[in-house]
Amino acid sequence: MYKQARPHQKRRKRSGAEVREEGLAAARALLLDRGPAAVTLANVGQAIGMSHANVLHHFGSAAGLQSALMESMIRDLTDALGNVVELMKTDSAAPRAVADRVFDAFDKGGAGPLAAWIILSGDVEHLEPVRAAVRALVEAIVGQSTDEAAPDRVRAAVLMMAVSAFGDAVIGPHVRSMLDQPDDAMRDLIARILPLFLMPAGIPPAAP
Amino acid sequence: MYKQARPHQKRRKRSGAEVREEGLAAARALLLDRGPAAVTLANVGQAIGMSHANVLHHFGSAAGLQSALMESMIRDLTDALGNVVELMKTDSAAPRAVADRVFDAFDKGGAGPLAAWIILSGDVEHLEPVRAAVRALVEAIVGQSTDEAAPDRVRAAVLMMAVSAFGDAVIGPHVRSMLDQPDDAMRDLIARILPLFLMPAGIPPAAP
DNA sequence: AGTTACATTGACATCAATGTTTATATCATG
DNA sequence: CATGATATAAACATTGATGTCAATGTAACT
Repeated sequence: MYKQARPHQKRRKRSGAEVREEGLAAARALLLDRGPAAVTLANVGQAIGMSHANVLHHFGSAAGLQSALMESMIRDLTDALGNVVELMKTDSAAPRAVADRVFDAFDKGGAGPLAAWIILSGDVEHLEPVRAAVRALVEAIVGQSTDEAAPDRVRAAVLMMAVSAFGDAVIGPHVRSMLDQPDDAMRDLIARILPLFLMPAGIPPAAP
Repeated sequence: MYKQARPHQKRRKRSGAEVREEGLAAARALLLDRGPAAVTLANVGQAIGMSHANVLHHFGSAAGLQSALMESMIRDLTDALGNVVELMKTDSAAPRAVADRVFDAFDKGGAGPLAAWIILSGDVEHLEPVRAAVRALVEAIVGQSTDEAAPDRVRAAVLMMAVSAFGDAVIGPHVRSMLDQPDDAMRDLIARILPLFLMPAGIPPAAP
């Protein structure tokens, strides 16, 4: 039925956990460098020096690989947002420091493009862990405030930060280039706007 | 060499322009409903009732179809931004009206997901027409202002609006859901922040 | 009506990605 | 050292997307 395979030689054996780890790192690099279409079993296998059949063996299926990649990168994002919560528990949480960490959470590790990929492909269930992370962030900022009526404005502030940081990570470089703005323009703006949300008076309502 | 094809029946003939138009509309719907991977010759052909070979004939190649789709949708985006410029030329350009039109430019027609697709796939040259559009928007807003030193702050304001509107179009619905915010939360915030950019004093600098 | 231009299709070819099967290599453990 | 578990790879099969080709239908124009 099948031809007899000829003997293989000098192949090193990695544990399943190692393969998954290396495979996910390679898949992430492929996603960020060459786009979602480049995240294939064969490409990942070539990147870490093994056959695509073996990658398949360790991830179960191509969808399993993609799903594991999304999970892994979303975990990095929620971890990074958790770090912002830690920062908020210190005494001096300067607005720029908060903005920087939120923006880094979407920039570093490619969380911005990842989230865009998840949404475009329709696998939005992978975004679910982010819900708890942003809510924890709200709680942390509210905890820092002495203002009773703060929660409403804090939720708005977190919405603003998250949407801006995501947008900046994906389309920011292009729009900043179009407008001759420096690399940290969005971070700077958010850092300057943030205190306005947290003032008891809040931002002035829209004029009618 | 090839089998003799049996006679075809009752097929209606559309002009090349018509096919391209219908094909692009179908491709857009596929992109927005089912993601970039669903934009295939066969899917587009089925959607408009013709063979994939004919779709190929009218668009030259699969890449040609995708390229035409990007061009078409980017043109809609720049047209929509042009409408904002027109609005700015009227006497009363309320901040909320400006924000609404910019956000609609990214929401309607799916420009947000489209831009994300373009960036993820690396075909950023298709974003080029947007450069002129955002710069025209800057000029229009500067023209409305009597403030001499306005241009710097206006560019920052347009950056803020564009990045926010893009982010809101793509990830906005999900983040708003996580934070129990209404559908127009981002538009409202931007509309309220916008006047701060245009005041001669500008937004307070970040605290050290 | 005849001709011409081109829209349209079915059949075929090709390629890339996925998945299956079978066999072999490597390692840990007794 | 034998043995079991499993990591690994080659070969094969399958599917979907793209592209080519030859032939035919359709409409406009003379």
